[in-house]
Formats: sequence, structure tokens, C-alpha cells
Amino acid sequence: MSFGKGCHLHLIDGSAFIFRAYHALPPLTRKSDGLPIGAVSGFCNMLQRYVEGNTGGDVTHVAVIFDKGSHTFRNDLFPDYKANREAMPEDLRPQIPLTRRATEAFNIACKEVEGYEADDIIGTLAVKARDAGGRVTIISSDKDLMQLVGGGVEMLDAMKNRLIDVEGVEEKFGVGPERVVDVQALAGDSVDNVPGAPGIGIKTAALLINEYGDLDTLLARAEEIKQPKRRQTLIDHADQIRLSRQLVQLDCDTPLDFGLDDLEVRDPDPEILLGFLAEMEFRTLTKRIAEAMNAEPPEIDDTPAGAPEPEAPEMPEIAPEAYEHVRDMAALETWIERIRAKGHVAVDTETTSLNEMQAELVGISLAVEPGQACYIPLGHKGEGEGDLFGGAALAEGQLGLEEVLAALKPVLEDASVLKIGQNMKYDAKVLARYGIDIAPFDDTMLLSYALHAGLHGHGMDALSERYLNHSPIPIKSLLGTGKSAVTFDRVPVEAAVKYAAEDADITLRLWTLLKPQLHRAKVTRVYETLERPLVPVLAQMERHGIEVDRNVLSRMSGAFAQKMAQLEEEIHELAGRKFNVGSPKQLGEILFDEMGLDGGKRGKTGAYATGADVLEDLATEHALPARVLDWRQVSKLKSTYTDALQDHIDPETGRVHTSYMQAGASTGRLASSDPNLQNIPVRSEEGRRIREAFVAPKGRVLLSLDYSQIELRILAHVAGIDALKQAFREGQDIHAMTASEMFNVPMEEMTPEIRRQAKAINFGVIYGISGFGLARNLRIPRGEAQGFIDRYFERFPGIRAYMDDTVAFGKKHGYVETLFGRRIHTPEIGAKGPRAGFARRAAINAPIQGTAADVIRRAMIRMPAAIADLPAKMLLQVHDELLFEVEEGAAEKVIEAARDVMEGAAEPVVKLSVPLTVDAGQGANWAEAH
DNA sequence: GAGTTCACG
DNA sequence: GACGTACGTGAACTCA
Repeated sequence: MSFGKGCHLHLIDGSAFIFRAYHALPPLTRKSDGLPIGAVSGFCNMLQRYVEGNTGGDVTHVAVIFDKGSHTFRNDLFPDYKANREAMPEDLRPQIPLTRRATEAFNIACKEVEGYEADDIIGTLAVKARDAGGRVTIISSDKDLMQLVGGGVEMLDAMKNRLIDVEGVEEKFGVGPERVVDVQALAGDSVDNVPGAPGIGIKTAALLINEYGDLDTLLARAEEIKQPKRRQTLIDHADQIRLSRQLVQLDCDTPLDFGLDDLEVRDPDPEILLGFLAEMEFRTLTKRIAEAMNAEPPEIDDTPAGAPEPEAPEMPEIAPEAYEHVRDMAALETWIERIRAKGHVAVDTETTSLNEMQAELVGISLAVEPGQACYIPLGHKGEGEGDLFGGAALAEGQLGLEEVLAALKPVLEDASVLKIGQNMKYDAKVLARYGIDIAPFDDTMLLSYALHAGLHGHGMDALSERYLNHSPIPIKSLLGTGKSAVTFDRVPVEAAVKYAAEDADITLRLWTLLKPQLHRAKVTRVYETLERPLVPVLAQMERHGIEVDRNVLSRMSGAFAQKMAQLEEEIHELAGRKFNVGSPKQLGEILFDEMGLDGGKRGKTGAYATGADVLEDLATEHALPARVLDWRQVSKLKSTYTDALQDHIDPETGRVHTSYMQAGASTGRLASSDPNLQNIPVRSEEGRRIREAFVAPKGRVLLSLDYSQIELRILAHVAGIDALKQAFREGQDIHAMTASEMFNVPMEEMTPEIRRQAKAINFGVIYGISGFGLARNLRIPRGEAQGFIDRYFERFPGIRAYMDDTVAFGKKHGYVETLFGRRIHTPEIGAKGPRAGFARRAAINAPIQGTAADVIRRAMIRMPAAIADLPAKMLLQVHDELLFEVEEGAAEKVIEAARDVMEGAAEPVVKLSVPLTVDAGQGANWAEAH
């Protein structure tokens, strides 16, 4: 029957159904494999209720309409359109394709058009149906669709079961459907980030439109408005209002590759529908629908779930021989289809270098389910020695790099296909250099870190051994070690297939095991808000790098070399013979055996201790240890900084690119390596000069923003110490205030010495203070140190309570938590002996250090958006400091924006009872900026 | 490769 | 009563 008079079309807003279903239900997972299916379940229930409700009705045509693609013409008009939308929850994403399948299983037309919102398609279809003389019911509560109501089109809010007709629209907007866009254009929409006119809401907008007739007239005659403020707003924001109208106006000319006749109501095929429901393991729904259809409900097999903790879902053995070598485009296309059908894929890249800045892509491996993995070699060199110029020809059986990347790019960037990786930052950085922005993704390393920080490492080998009981093929077996090591492009393709595809397979298996545990462990939010979104931020910072002036370093190296030689000579003279000053063992023998100095204590290896503290004690009596201390300082600065940093300057960018380890430190801190830019000297005057080599390019400046006393502030908050909180609120000198409280010294009479002691105690508290430790730090007798601590606890009993509570919590649960829910495991807290002491102190420190780490992570994640419109780049993080490079004139603006983000970073999840404050500095180099 | 030392927060 | 102790990192060096 052709669509026309007497026909009734139902248009269901699929995305609205999905989100309703998702939020209405707890996070259900499929019993057999942990696949999240809560939204699918709710979606199917809603469809079923819909079908039941309309059986025997007058509906002749029906379709479920979905959004497709995240970029629409509205984004071209206004880049911030829907920009404040939160990212799709990660456990919803894999369910999207399943809702499409569900719709098809119900035998309901399921339609979407790339680059268009569902609303536009609904609008287009509604207009067509109306023009053909039929009736239309739009099943949605989206107010954007209300502009379509009238002339045989109405809306049904399925949740409230309320029909919205022209009167309903007037009630909501104060105008008829044909003027809804005008009102919306004025009022704006915070949900979709449509700007509208500031200060004007729906009420005022309706008033104005009703008075002037329509938006264009209103804007043309804006001068006539009586209220001065309103008048000015409309005049000032006329363009913005017109843009807003374009954004809310539905496009009722969406190009469609189907017609109304394709949407005719069809009965579902019981076998297909019940088959799908059984596959999803929806027992109740399967039974109910089977009854309704007079069909036999299929068996549902969800056996692997047996135990509530699915330890290891059934997986085939890991068999590297079975992996596929992809050698032609047809095979690649098949893999791409399988990926799309699955909705997720494990990806791993093989390259010529561990340094992502220089790594050339050699191959890509993919895995879609355990045991099913492939490797696509792209840049393997032939077996031979190569030509005279050292460049070997490409090996056989490889596809062209560009062709493969072009085929994979849509999948790797597709919002509905989840990419799974182990340490995805690496692959993302490599692929970024080939123009691929891999997203969305999961990272098994970060899953493990969110779940099990403090329990074990999170490298793939460790995870594979622990969870899969399988040792992956060692990379060394392919590349060799030491001088004879080769790069991955020299590995024969056949061996590379086994190794590389195995990595993807293992990654996929780890994901199937770890991902479902997030919810159970209640660390989903940690993973989603503190781990995953940080990856692209770090990748960007690493790619930026920081400019380092080689000449400054090299000059310093020369000066240090001279100084060292001079000191060495003096030291040998004082010792009476030559020896290796850099050898603690030889130094110990000289000091304590040959020179017979007191205080020689041997460590566990039998060697004398010659650490700085020991030498400092000796230095009061003798010249030699003092010289050695000087020598050590210079030697350290030269070898670790002025020499080594030069080797880290990237030849292509001329800058130094550190690498941040996100899952290294158990507390949630980052760690920087290759080179470590988190321990550039600052405490000594000579050392600080090294920071002069970290510079901004011409026309730019470096900008440093650091949290002031963030850990002490967090301590004041978590331990609930009113006196400390008060001091922070009033901006007092916290160490002086502590000293004043402890030693009953009025603030006016504070001496630097008393303040210094209080400062040491404040820090000691954060570290899990002990009398011995404080005594050593302050160089006072142990009894005196213990007296200080006792007095401190007496004055601030909340601190003692916090420490005791934290340790008790750690003992009970095996982990402690930050304010943001990050877990740090403390497996040794119940151990016997000194290990328990370590674990106790670590447990006391972890929530404080970890909360501070969480706060700056949150700031970093929000920073790119906050400075997007400013000529600024975030370059480095040093635990409580962020370093930026900005155009000279923009420094103040960037400071303002970045400070806002940093000071408000805890909110809205945590409302601290102390303010966070941020100090800022700027200059041509890091020494000046800090 | 373990142990020591020392740079940072 | 004796243990050995501040918390968290990474890099360079020596020495077995």
C-alpha cells in the first residue's frame, strides 16, 4: 500500500529511547561474557511495550530513527554546537550497534543518515507524510521536534504517555509550532549549547515574539523595545540569535535513500526476534515475547557465568600459528567488516622505535575476539642486506601503507567502534603522525591501573602472565639484544605475524577480563574521568615538547668538567692517594679505614654508607667529605642534566620530548622519563641555573602555575583540622601558624628556626611521621623529635584520628582511597616486621598524595578546552605545577584561564573545605617562570 | 642487574 | 625489646 491519505506513520526517536533505557536501568551485563547490555535490554522492553500498545491500532508505517556521525552541518555553522555534551558513557558505546540490531529483529525499519541528526530525518519524513495526506505521530519528548507539530503531525511523550498537539506546544513555548524556532533562537538551549540571547528565557522570548509577530520583525524593530537592557541585548546579539535559529531549525530536506513506503509495518519473524533476544540472554523478555507470538522460547546458554565473579571466561588457547597474515585488500575488508559487526577491536602498532616521535609504522595487528587476530605488515624490509645505500627493498606479501591506512582510518576514528589497546598513548601518538585520530578507545593498562594500583605492574607481559597464565613471545627473541639488536622492520614477516597478532589477541583477552571488573570495583569513574581522558592530553604535551638551548647546556657542561677536575685533584691530595671519587665503596674505605674517621656505618651489603647526610656530619671536621659533596653535586648536574639532556634534543623538532608514564606510580602521580623532566634541579642555586636552558621560542614566554601547599590543604580537609583550614582560608603562613600553635609562640615573635621545625613536622605528617625519621631530618635527639610529634597530635588530634582510620581502612579492605575514589592497594599492611611499617606510612600518604594527583589530572584534562582559543600550549607537569608556552601578549589571559581551571579542579565531584590557590610566574626560561 | 646516591614534588 | 623507618619517583654510576 502506497503511503497516502488514511495512513498513519509513527516515527520513533531512537537515540532518546537508548538514553532513557540506559539511565533507567542499572548497568546490566550479559552473563556469559560481561558485555554491557542494560541499555539494549531497556530498549527492547520499550520496543515491546510500544508494539503491544499499538497492536490493532491504526498505525500503518513505522520507523526508528537514529543519529549517525557526530559531525553535522550544525557543527560547521557553530563549532561549539553540542560541545558541552558529555562523552557517551563507555559502557553504552558498544550497545549502540546492538540497538540497531534489536530494531531490525523486531522487523521495524531502522533508519539513519550519515552527518544528520535523527531530528532532521524525522522532520523530513514528517513533512513528506503530511504532504502525502497522512497522519504522523512522533514518539519523542525532544522539544526541538515540537516545531513539526500541526497539520496532522503530533508528538507522543512515551514516558509520560502524553500526547502533544498544537495546544501542548503553545503551553510549552507560549507560541504556536511555526514560531517555536523563533522562541528557541532567543532562549537558546544549554543542553545543545545553542547560545541564544543572554538573559532571555522561553517566557520572555514568547512575549517578544507574540508582540512582534516573528523573529525577523522583532530583530528589525529591536530599537522599539522599551526595556533598555532587553533592547540592547537583542541589538548586540542579533547575529548570534540568527545563528541560533539556524541551529534549532530542523532540516526537512535531508537526502534519503528510502521512501515512506519502505516503512510499512511488518510482523517480526519469531525466529529472528527470539534468536536475538536469546543471544542477548534476556530470559524474561524472551519468554514473554515467545508467549505473545505463540512460539517456543529458545534455550538460553549463559553457562560461563556460573560464579558471580567470572574468573576466566572460556577462551581458546593462545595459538600464534593460527593468526592471519593479511596480504590483500579483500582480506583487510573482511576484517573491517568483522570489526564493524563486533563494535570493538584490539589494535596494536609495530614500529621501528620505542620513541614515538621517531617511530615509523611497520605493521598493525587487530583482534576481534579471543584467538582471532591478524597482522598487517606494512614496512618490513627484505631478508637481504639491501642495496649499497643501506635501504633494503620491502619484503613480499605486504600491502601499501597508504592504502591500508585509508581503509582503516574510518574504523579507527568511528565513534561507534571501540578501539582497545595496551598503552594506547603510544599507538595514538604513532598514528597521529599518520593523520589518524584514534577514538574512542579503552586501554587495558589503564584498566588494570584503575583496578589494581599497588598490587602489581601493568605492563602487558605482567598482565598476561597474571590473568591469562601465558608468557607472550619476548620481543628480544625477534630483535636480539645489545649491539646486534635490529629494529622491527628487519623482523621476517612470518615471525612478526605471530608476535604482533599475539599482542593484539592478548590485549583483547585482557580487556574482556578486566573491563567488567570496573563496575564491581567501583572504579569506573576513576577510569573514565581520571585515566582515559588524560591519554590524549599527555600525548599532545609529549608531542609539543619543550625547547632546550643546547648552547646553554654545553657551556655549563664545560664549566662543570673543569670544576670536577679541580675538585678531584684536591680530593686526591687530601686523601693522600688517587681513587675513584665516584665509587662509594672506595670513598668509604678512605674515610673510615685509612683516615680513621668516626661514624662509619656499614649497610646491608657490608659497604660503608657515604650518603650526603653522613658526609655532611663529617664535613664539620674535615675538608675531604666537604669536597666530595661538592664534587658529587657537580657530577650529578653534569652527567644527569647538562650532558644527558643534550642527547634528548629531538633532531627534527629541536625540542625535548619527555614521556609520561600514566600507570607507573601507585598513588596516581605521573612519572616522567626519557628524559625525566620532573626532577630538573631547583633547590640549589647552581642547579637552578639548568632551568635557564629550558626556554620559550622567540615571541613566546614560559608560564608556570603551581598549586600552593596542595597536599597540606588536602590533609587539612580530609583530617578536618579546623585551625589549619582557617589558616588556609585566611591565607596565613601555614608553617608559622603550626609553629605558633605547637610551641605557643605568638606569630609576631616567630623565628625562622621554629618555623623550619614546624615545616618539617607538617611534611612529616604527610609522610606518616615517626620519631626516628623526624629526628634524623631535623638532626635532633630522637626523644625530642618524639616530643614534637606528641605535642602536634595533642594540638591537632584530628590528624592522629585520620592516620589511625586510614590504616584501619587499609587493613580491612586491602586498599585506601583518594577523595575521587582512586584505590591504592596496600597488600603488605598486615605483614610482620618492618614491611608493615612501610606499608602503614605509604597508606597514610597515599590518599593525600593521590588526591593531589587526581586534582591536577582533572585540571589537565579540562585545560585543552579552557585554553583552546588562546595561543598557548601546555608542555609539562611536575606533580603540582603546570608549565605552558604562550605568545607574549597572551600570558595574562592564559594565567587567568589556567588558574581558574586549576583552582576549581576538584569540583564538582569534591567540594574541598579549604581553597586551592595557584601561584603563577612567567619568563623567557623556566628559571624565570618558576 | 643490584645497590647506592641524588635530583624533584 | 629489637627491628630499621619519613611518602612518591627516574637516572647515572660502580661493582660483582
